[in-house]
Amino acid sequence: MPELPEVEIARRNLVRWLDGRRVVRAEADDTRVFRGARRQDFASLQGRLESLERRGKYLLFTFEGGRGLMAHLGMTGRFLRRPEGVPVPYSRARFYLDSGEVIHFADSRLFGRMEPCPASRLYALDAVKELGRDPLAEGLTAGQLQEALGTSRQALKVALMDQGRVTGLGNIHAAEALYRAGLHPARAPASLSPAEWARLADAIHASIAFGLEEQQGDEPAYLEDGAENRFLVYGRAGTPCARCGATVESFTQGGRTTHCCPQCQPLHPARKPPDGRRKTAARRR
DNA sequence: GGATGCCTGTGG
DNA sequence: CCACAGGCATCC
Repeated sequence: MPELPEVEIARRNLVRWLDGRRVVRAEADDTRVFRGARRQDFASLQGRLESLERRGKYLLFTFEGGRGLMAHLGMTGRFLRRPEGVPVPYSRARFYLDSGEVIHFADSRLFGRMEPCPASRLYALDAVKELGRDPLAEGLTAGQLQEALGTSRQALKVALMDQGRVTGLGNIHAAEALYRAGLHPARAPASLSPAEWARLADAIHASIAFGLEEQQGDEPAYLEDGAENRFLVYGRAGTPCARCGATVESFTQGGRTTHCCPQCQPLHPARKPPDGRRKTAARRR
């Protein structure tokens, strides 16, 4: 389920865990995670980590000797550090460190993906080379955002989640950014004003910053049960919007559930600020 | 554009 | 029990 902030936290954790250490053994189980890739090459990922970059939701490892690894967490993937001998549920691949620790790639649903390849070819992988701008790694101005999304004929939220336009936003942070920007998820991208593009760019950075703050720490929090919902609209259908009190709606877009406040995110922006209360077609599930 | 499949876990 | 889950690919 991880989106850009969660993957970025995973990256920072991995960099810290591997700093000054060496991978003495790497092993990967025979699972769908490797798809068509050469799973046996995973074992050659040894020694020092030279760099670990993130593009969108992809992690790109470079180990000494020019060995590379592309990793994607899918919905339920995560990297965990444990002392050797501690069993990890759904561990699919492991790095054994000279410190006696083990870094596991655990993934219950197997939607995650790994592909070992020469480090020089990481950015040439199909999945990676087609990614759009990364708001955190590369920056994202209002103009760049408009350039990336403005030509889309999809609904605004669907376009935001198109990794080939802007990369890193998933269902939650797309919804959160649109709420922060006061833009309805079903708006047509071509209809946005310059001021709206600017608000959306700011909102994307704010949502990512919030996510980074929330997800800090060695143990990924996004899969823990019992965690309270800290998002502004995501998962809040049927409850009052914190800003205006209107009932948060949910509906389906592109096969995913979208949440928004019909009052704060008008589908048809008023020319002047609305002064009465409007009728909202709240759809609840 | 939309629907479906991939997997397993969890919550209503 | 069923519906749904923060992703992605593939099909029409």
